[in-house]
Amino acid sequence: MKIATYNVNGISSRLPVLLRWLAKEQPDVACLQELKAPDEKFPLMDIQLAGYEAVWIGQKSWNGVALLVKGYEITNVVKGLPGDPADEQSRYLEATVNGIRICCLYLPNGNPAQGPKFDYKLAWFKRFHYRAKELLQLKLPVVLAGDFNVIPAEADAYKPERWVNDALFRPETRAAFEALKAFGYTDALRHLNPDAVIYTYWDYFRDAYNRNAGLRIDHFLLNDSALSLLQSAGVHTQVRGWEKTSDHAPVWITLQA
DNA sequence: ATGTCAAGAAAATCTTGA
Repeated sequence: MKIATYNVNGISSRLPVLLRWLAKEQPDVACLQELKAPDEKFPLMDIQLAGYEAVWIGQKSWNGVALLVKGYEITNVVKGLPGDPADEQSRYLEATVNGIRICCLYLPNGNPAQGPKFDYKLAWFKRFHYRAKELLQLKLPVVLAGDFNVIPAEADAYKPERWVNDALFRPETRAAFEALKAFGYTDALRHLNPDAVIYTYWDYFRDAYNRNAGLRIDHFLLNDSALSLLQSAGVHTQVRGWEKTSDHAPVWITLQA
């Protein structure tokens, strides 16, 4: 079973790239982030013609996440990260697919660090910690997938010294990511490739992709049950080089399931 | 600091967020 996560950076403007990627790679599950479109603008017809069913939560202009699934039922859907009914940002979806609990998340960027946006990021992380712990009580494989907006370590940035004061790399942010690992979640890509240079995002500025000036900020975190099923993982790097593409590339894992 | 994208407001460029 192949599960992918892809920050599409606007599903309307990236639809051709999304459909091209789905046709080429045929993931069983695709977690999408940054739809940047309200619910009613979700291109369900095109997604279904590509062979997928979907659940999504949209939002005008910003955020928005979706779960695309081919060939399996989507059950027990949770829309929105539990814990704050006042939070109106569409950043979180959960569902069970083929017996696996899959969370699609778009963590807040948080810049500029120090300020209300950074506070929101840390508060969101705290709520996510609570939910991630709850999920460990389920007797299911759990996969946390998405754009975490976290550079976990120096090895995950082309020039880490440039990011020391950025919300993606601040000590508070890295500590919050480390806390998830301490609860019992494993960073799948780093687990299988301890020493590799792996990037999932390249800035549109200054020809970053062609210089491979990237960051690793899209992640798969697996509980022990999911980790025992893990077969392989990677990044569809070439998609970042396509015309009218997102600034992120799709990331994928395969599970023996 | 640099300078790329796309959407929205509003009416051609400017602002915003990433």
